[in-house]
Order: sequence, then structure tokens, then C-alpha cells
Amino acid sequence: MSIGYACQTVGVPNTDQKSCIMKNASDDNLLIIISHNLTCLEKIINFNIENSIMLFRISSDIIPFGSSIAKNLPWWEIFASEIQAIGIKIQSSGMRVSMHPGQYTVLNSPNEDVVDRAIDDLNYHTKVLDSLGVGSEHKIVLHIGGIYNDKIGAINRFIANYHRLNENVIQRLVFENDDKSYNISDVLEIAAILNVPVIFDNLHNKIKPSDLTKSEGYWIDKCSRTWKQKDGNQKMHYSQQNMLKRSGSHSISIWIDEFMELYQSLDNKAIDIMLEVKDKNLSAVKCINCTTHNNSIKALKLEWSKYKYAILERSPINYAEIRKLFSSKDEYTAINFYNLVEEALRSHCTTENSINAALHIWRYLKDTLLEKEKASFLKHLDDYRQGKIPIRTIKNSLYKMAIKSQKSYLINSYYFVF
DNA sequence: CACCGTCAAGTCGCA
DNA sequence: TGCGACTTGACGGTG
Repeated sequence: MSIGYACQTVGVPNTDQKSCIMKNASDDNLLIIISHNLTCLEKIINFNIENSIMLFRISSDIIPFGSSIAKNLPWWEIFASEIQAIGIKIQSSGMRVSMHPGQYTVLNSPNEDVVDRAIDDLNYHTKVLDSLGVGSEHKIVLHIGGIYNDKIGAINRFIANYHRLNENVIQRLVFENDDKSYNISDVLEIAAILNVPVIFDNLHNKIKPSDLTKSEGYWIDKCSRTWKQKDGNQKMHYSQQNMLKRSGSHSISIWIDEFMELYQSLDNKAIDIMLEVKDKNLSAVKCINCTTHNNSIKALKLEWSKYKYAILERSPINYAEIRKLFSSKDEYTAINFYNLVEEALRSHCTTENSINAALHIWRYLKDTLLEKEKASFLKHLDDYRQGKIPIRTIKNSLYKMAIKSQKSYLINSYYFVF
């Protein structure tokens, strides 16, 4: 089983992709952005390897306007060596990557122009994966599309347009159930006709179920039969509803108890799980640590080093509780640890606790700083105490100081993420 | 540096 | 027929 995350990282320095608006999409500007984005992708892949994250979705925005304005800009030749180097890292580490055109790529539109653009978009996504040199188990995930008051007609059009796709696109294509139009049994029916693998998305299935009497396990098992040898392990998408937002919004983090219910229920643990969640790699590492038993103590202590100041800031009680957990000779589990982490992160910071955490970070930095920087920090702290500035301002300046002093222990801390 | 409107994309519900 | 909502993260401009 590999567990991964989509498109971007949280708390990993220098991995933020760039984009631009259409009016700035000159060849020169696009090349600058593409070069930057490829550098970011390489750093993300490095991070994934270092953290044993073996599943990752590459952002469709890696090449801005890749299926339109940049279509004839031969980025795959200009950056051939960079792309190849990234591809080698992916393959030699055993990582599996994928791409996922968004809701605006609609293959079954009655509008021919929209269909043409969808085909261009699928060609573009295929070009990215082909350029990396990765095999056909590195997939492109597509939704079926719209209904247009005639679902049968829309499905027939989808099938007809599917046959217009190039063979190299078809080799990578997989279909996913959505939360509005095509539920899991709709997708399985279409996929059976076209002999295409199916991704089961648990949250979409909760919002638009096909049959309330069937369990998630039932659909996962059905989907498993659509995956052939050349497609690699079965994949699914997993996410949880953010209870504070509208239906379909992804949760801030993957709450571990709920995830473990799914994990325990899986008959086939060889499935790969793509998490769709706001905290990205943080949840991926969490779920990996809770489902892997080798080196888990070492991995958990590393996690603790990253989470500790974010927790101190919110819940000194849980901070103490986790320290106790690690110092005890009793057996402790990753799940116990993450339950305490989650509980702390759901709490709010008091001014006093925020200052305390900031001072803990400050202790690591103050000896490396100039008098001017020290004075500035103390002034900031005073302004925060008086409610003149938000804690974010202090965190940002501490982060800059951590970068400047090359304190990797601090740079990697999730204190700066939350 | 913080804040917030805008941008891209296609569909669908509602005047 | 046309418009706004929906979604997403970064842009781009303001203060």
C-alpha cells in the first residue's frame, strides 16, 4: 500500500508553484515559470523520497496553460534533461505519480470546442507523464462530465469521444465517480464498456451514492477488478468532509480514527490511497505512520519534533501528555500520538501560550542574531501582547530568521504551518 | 506585509 | 438568453 497526497506540499521550503494570468503568458514568461515549477517538482519528489511517501499527484498547473497557450512551446525539449532527471528519481524510488484534470475538462460536452479542448488537455497531461518516462501505471484521472438533461445521450457521447483519444492517453486513463452526476455504478458501467480502470472516491460516493445498501468495501472490491497488470495496483481517493464547510469540502486533516476504520475494513491492503486534504503531506505521513510498523518509533519522534511547538501553542496539556507518552516504557502507538496531536490542533491559542511558543523558538535563534533583529522581535512581541499585530507576523519573522540561521530543526517545524 | 478582488475553466440552476 | 454560483490557489493591485 502506498499513501500519498495531491499537487503541493505544506511546510516544505521552496516548493510553491508559480502561475500567471493569460495576459502575461508570453513564451519568455512561461519558460521562466515552467523552469521554476520543475525545480519545485524535483524538491517535492526529493521530500517524498526522504519521507517514504510513494504516491503523489503532479499538479496540472506545472505547465501553465499547458493545453492551450503553451501547447506549441516545446517545454519537453527545452527542459528535457531536467524532466528526465525527475523521472529517474520517481522510477528508481518506486514512487507512483498521477495527474488529474479538473472539473473543467469535459470530454462529453455537446459543444465541439469544449471537447476539442478536453482532448488537448488530456494530451497535455499525457505529455507530462510521457516526458518523465514513467510507465502506464502512472495514471491520469478523469471524471465523466456533464448530463445536459440526457444522461444516456451524454454517456454515449462520452464513449464516442473516448474513441477519439490517442493510444498513449488511453494507456494512462482511469475514471472516477463524482459528487454530482456520475455515481460509482454509472462509472463502473461506462468503464466496463471501455475496459478502463475505476477509482473509487469515498466522499463523492457519500454525497452521491448509487446504492445505500452497499458498503464502501463492496465498491472498492468491484473497482479492483477493473485494474489490470499494466495499470499497477488499484488506486482510490480518500477524503473526509469538512464539517464547517459545504458538502464536498475537504477536511483540514485526515482524522486518523476515521481513516483507520477504512484501513481496517480493506480486504486488499495492496491498494494505493490518494488523500485529498488541506494539510497534504502532513496527513500522508500521519496515515503512513499509522499503517506501517517498521521504524515507527523513529518516525514518530521525528514527527513530534515537527509538531511540538504548534502543540505547545495550543495545548500545553497535550504537549505534556505526548512527552509522557514518549518517555513511558509502556507500549505506545502512532494512533495514540496522532489523537493527541489532532486534539491539540483543534484547540485555540491563547495569547499567553502563543507567546510562550514563540519564545521557545526564539531561544534557538537569539544567539545568532544582530542586536537590531533582537530589538525588532521584542517590539513585535510587545505589539502582539497589546493586540496590535497578529501572531502570524511574529511567526513570519521567526521563520525568516530560522532560514537565515540555517536552523533546519526550526525550518521543518509545523509551527510555521498552522 | 496583509488583505482582497480577480483569474481561468465548463456546467447548471434560475430569472 | 444570460448571469451568478461553484472551485482552487496564485496573481496582482491596494493600503
